[in-house]
Amino acid sequence: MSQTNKVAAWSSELNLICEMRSALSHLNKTEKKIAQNILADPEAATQKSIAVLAKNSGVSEPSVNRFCKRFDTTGFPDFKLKLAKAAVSGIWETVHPIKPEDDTGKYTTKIINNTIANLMAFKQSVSYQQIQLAVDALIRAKRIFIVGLGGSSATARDAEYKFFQSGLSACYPVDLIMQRMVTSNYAVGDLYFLISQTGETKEIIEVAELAKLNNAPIICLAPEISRLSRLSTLKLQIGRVNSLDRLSFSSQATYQVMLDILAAGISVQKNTTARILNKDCLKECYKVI
Amino acid sequence: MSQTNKVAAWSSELNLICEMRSALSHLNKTEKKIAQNILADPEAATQKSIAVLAKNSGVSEPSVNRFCKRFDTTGFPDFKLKLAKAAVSGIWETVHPIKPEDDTGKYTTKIINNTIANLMAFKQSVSYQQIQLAVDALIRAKRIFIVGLGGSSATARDAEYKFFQSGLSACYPVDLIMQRMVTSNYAVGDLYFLISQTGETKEIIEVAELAKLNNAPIICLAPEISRLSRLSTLKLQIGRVNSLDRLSFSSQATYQVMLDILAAGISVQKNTTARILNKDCLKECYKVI
DNA sequence: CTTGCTTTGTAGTAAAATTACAAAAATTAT
DNA sequence: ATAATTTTTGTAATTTTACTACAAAGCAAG
Repeated sequence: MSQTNKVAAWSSELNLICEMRSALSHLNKTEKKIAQNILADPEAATQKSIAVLAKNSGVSEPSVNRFCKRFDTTGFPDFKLKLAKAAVSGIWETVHPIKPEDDTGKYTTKIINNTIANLMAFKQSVSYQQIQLAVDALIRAKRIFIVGLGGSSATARDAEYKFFQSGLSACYPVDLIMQRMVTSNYAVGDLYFLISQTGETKEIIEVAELAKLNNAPIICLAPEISRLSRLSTLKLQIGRVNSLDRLSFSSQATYQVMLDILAAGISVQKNTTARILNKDCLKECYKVI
Repeated sequence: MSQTNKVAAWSSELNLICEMRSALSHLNKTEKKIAQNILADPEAATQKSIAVLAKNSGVSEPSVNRFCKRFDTTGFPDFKLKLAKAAVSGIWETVHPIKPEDDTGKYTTKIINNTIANLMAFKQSVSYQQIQLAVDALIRAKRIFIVGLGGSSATARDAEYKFFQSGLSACYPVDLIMQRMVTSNYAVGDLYFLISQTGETKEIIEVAELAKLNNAPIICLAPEISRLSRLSTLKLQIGRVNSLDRLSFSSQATYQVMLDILAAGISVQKNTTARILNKDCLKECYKVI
C-alpha cells in the first residue's frame, strides 16, 4: 500500500493543521521533518517559499512538494493557501492556559479558541457507532432518568430538556434523595443516563451500581477511563480529558454538543418534524408528566 | 495625495474582503474592474494566477500586482493568502442544516461544525468592553440572582455553579414563584443576571421590569434586538441570532462559553487562585447560603 | 550480495510574479 | 485650446518560484 493512499484516508475537509498533527506519527523521516517544521509555526510557514521551507527542514524542494501533494493539495501554493485558512483562527494551538496578567481580550479569545480546539478533537475521536447505539437505546426506553452532579448538573438539566423536546419521556431528579428513589423504583424499560466530568464521583457511582443490580441499561457521558464508564452498558466518551485548570475552558460545551447530536439523532430517527420551541409546546410537554 | 496613501488609510488587519468592498467607490476604472472581479467570487480568486485574474478583469498583470500592493500586501501571492484568510470566515458562516436522510456520521459532523461556526462568529462579534463591565459589576454585587427559563434553564444553572466557583454569591431560584420572591425582596447590592435565547419570554421580561422598578442593575445574555436587551443595564449579546431549526445546532454552547469567559474574568480580576472542583469545596460553598 | 522497490535529491524546465521602462491618458497651466 | 506635466496603464525583460524527469541512494526480501 502506498503512502499516498494512507494519508488520503485520514484527510477530512476541514483543518489542514489538525490533519498534519494526526498524521505525524505515521510519517517517515523526511516527511516528519517537514511537518514538524510547519507545525512549529504554521503562520510563518505560509509566508515562506518552497526553497526556504525545504532548507529550514533540511530536505530538498521536491520533498516538500511531494509532502504537499500527500495532503490532498495540488502543490505547494495550494498547500500554503489551505494552511493559511487553517491558521486563521489560531485554533490548532495546544490549549493556552489563562494567566493572571491576561487582559479581557486575551482570556476571551483564549477560552473561545480552547473550546473550539476541544470540539475539533471531539470531532476526530467521536464514535458514530456509539451514538447510533445510544440513540436507539434512548428511543426504545420507556422512561429515561438523568443524573448529573455538581458541574454536570446543568448538563443533566439540558439533557432532560433536549430529550423531552425530541419527544422522549426524560426526567432529571434534582436532588440526591429523589435520585435514589428513582433508582430503587426500577421498572422494565427504564434507562439511566449518567453524566460526570470525572466519572469518579461517589454518589453517581452509587446510582450506577444500583441500576446495575437491576440489570438496567446505563448510558454514561464520562471520561473513557473511569469507574462510571466501566459500570455502564454504553459509553459516550468525550474526546480529550481536560487536564487543565478549570479557568482555561470547560469541557461542558463539548458535553452539550453531544446532547445536541443525540437530540438530532432521536428526531431524525423518529422522523419527527423539528418542533419549534415555544411556550405552548413546552406547556404541552410538561402536561405529559 | 497619491492613491497609495488613500487606500492605506482604510486598511485594517481584519478582513481584506471588507476593505475591498469599502474601498470600491474610491477606486479608479482599472482598480474597480479588478476589485469587482475578485469580489464576485473571492474563494475562486484565491485559486487563480495573476495572469488569469488579469485576463478575466480585462487589465494587465502589473495592474493586478499594483492593486495588491495598495492593500497593504507585499504582492500578489501575499494578497491571495490574505484573501484566503478573509474568505475562511465565509466558509464557516454557511451553516449546514440537518436533513432527515442524514446518517449518524453526517449529522454528527454537521452539528459539531455548526457549533464551531457559531463560536467563530461569536469570537468576531464579542465586545471585550462589555465583558469587562460585566465582570466588574458581578464582582461588585453583593448578591447575584440568575434567571433563565426553558432552554436557558440549564444555562442559568451553569451560571450559578460557575459564579459560585469563582467565589461570588450567586443564586438561581429554580421555580417561577421563587424567582418572583427574589425580585420583590430587593436589597441594595443585588444584581440580576437574566438569560434568554429569545429575549422575549413573558416571564423573564416581568422579572426584568420588576428589577428595573428597583433600579437594580440587570445583566442580560440575550439577542441584541429584544425586549429583554432593552430593559437591561448591561447587554452581553451572542453574536448571531440562530434562525435555524433547533436541530442543526443550539446556540447554548456559545452561551456557556460566555459564562466560562465571565468566570475566568472574575477569577483573574479577584486574583483568586483557581480552586480545583471537588466535593469538599462544593459542600463548603453551599453552606454559605 | 544482488535484485527490485521505495525514497530522496540534482538539475533542468516551465510557470508565475515582479520590475523597469515606455506609451497612453488625464490633469494643469499657459 | 494646447503644450507641459503628472498620473495611470501596458509591454517586455528579468527574476523568482515551483514543478518534472531522471538518477542516485537507501532499504527489504530473496
